[in-house]
Amino acid sequence: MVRAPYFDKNGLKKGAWSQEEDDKLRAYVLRYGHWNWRALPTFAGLARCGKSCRLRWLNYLRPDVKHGNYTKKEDDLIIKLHKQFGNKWSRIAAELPGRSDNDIKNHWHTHLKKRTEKGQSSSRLKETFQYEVISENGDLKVESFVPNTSSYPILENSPLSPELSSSLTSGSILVIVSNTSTSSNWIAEDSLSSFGTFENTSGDFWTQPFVADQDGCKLPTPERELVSPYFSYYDDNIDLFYQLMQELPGN
DNA sequence: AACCAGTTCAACCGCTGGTCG
DNA sequence: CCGACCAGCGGTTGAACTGGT
Repeated sequence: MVRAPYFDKNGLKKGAWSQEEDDKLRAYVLRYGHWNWRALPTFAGLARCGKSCRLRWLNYLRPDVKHGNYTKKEDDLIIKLHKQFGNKWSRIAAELPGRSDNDIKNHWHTHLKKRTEKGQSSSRLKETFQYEVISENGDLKVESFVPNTSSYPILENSPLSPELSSSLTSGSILVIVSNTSTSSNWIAEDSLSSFGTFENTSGDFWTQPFVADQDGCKLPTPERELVSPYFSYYDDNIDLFYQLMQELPGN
């Protein structure tokens, strides 16, 4: 996913870094530090410009740098800081140890920006919900629903569980779930599309906790308890859908 | 299987501000 | 004060990857 290596007219190498180059740069900086980025490549035996070396070190080779697997807490913090500072990525990165400004910038544009642009759809559900069901013969039916437990969170892009999908009346489509207290309907689009695509999603989604990542990064119990209930975990959300289905007409 | 469009992210580029002679 | 040099920052690019048809 990177540019192919090539040499520019000055004989400087550009594009993707090789393992050998990484090793040279890492070894040099760890041993001597980056006293002068411009001069560093010459001393480190690299055919790169200092700028490129600096970027590679800061974004990739630094010992404490983390990649991917952003936690919910980090996402929320980035969103909050972006509201506060705008596109000041280095300022935002300063609040997230181990994250480079470039990484945060990419993460913002590929994940978080869309999330915030979807409106404040992460706002909590109130106590009453409304949904529309289109039956096989095309009839539209509007129903209300009051969950046993108030304020369940639903995350964006949460595919519905197999249990929920299968418990729908054959041929019927759940179109909208709206918050009748605030007149906002906010599950609509994502949930609808999720209905159609659920079969294609991996079963891992339902068995893997949201906080789990490849590094086995799981929040310890005390920290989990501090997380806002409105940014809860998928397994919590499933309960709401189970309950929704229990209370749908015909069940 | 092949193609296409959308997504992701490492790396590049140009600009800005700080420092020094 | 001014110009040169440098590090750092943020926007953009482009190739690999992914998912849909």
